[in-house]
Amino acid sequence: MSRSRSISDDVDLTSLVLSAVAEVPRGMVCTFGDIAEALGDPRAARAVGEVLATVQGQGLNGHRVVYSDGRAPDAEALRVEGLHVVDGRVEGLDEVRFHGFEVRPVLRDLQREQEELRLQVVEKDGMTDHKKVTGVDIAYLGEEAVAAAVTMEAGSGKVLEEVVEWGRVRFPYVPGYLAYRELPMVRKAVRCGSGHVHLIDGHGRLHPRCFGVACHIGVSLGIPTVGAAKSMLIGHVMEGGGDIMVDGEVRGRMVGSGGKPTYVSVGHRVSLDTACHLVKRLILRAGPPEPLRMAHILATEERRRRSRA
DNA sequence: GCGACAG
DNA sequence: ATCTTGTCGC
Repeated sequence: MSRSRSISDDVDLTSLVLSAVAEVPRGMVCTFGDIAEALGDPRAARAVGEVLATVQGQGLNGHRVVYSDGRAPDAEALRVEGLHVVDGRVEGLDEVRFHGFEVRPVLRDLQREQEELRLQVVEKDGMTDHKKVTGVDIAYLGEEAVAAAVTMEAGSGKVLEEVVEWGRVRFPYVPGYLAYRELPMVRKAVRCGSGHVHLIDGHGRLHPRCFGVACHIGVSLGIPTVGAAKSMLIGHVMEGGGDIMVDGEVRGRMVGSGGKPTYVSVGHRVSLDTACHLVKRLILRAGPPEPLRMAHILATEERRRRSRA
């Protein structure tokens, strides 16, 4: 059972955001998008804001990061540094905008890694133990996270094993890079040597680079995985059978009628048909398939217990 | 300006 | 994902 690791497994994006922000000199500013771009992907702009919002006021240069229209979260702090701020907006933004970031564009590297690893995805059914199914989910409490893995007997629905693992997460949620946030925690909770299917709370091949978190977990841990997400990231659902198309190609399928559909896509070593049959069979009540529902409850309950301790 | 953005 | 009160519905 391969448990391959790569250098990108434990990227501390939170620290990289802060070091990028620290590069902005006194008297200058940049936008949330500028930081994101410096880190390699403008789609991380919201994550930059999230990081700054949670660590504000620790001697950083967070006040030097503004919105793209010049609005400043902390206008007074910028005025002190000699900037012209009118109505909460930085005047002549482009003249005082910092461009010389030297931080590593780590998201570009991760993107390249996804493009390489996607070649290892196996989209066909293989030698799989269909007697068991595991659902994996994670709950968060600030930088702390708890991963839960619930293994059920496929036929009876009997719970065979429950695993809970705590850890620290230093990679904010960025659309398209969920695996880099969750993989370190999943590694802790998923036991090795299991050849049965693992249901993952997120997409597999239904991803901009065809390598969502379900694929990443499957390839990294060498286990069969299925992506089972609650909402879409990319693609369009076809009127008829619920096939989800991207670039004229079937990349996933909407399963479970009603208001709470599950968007299924191949993770690793399972065909889309088999994945959909499995998920359909495991949806007992409306909503997520049973193992995922139970993993979610377990993780959420575990978090609640810690937050009250 | 509007829509989109897994968890 | 998390923040959060009462409330509408089967």
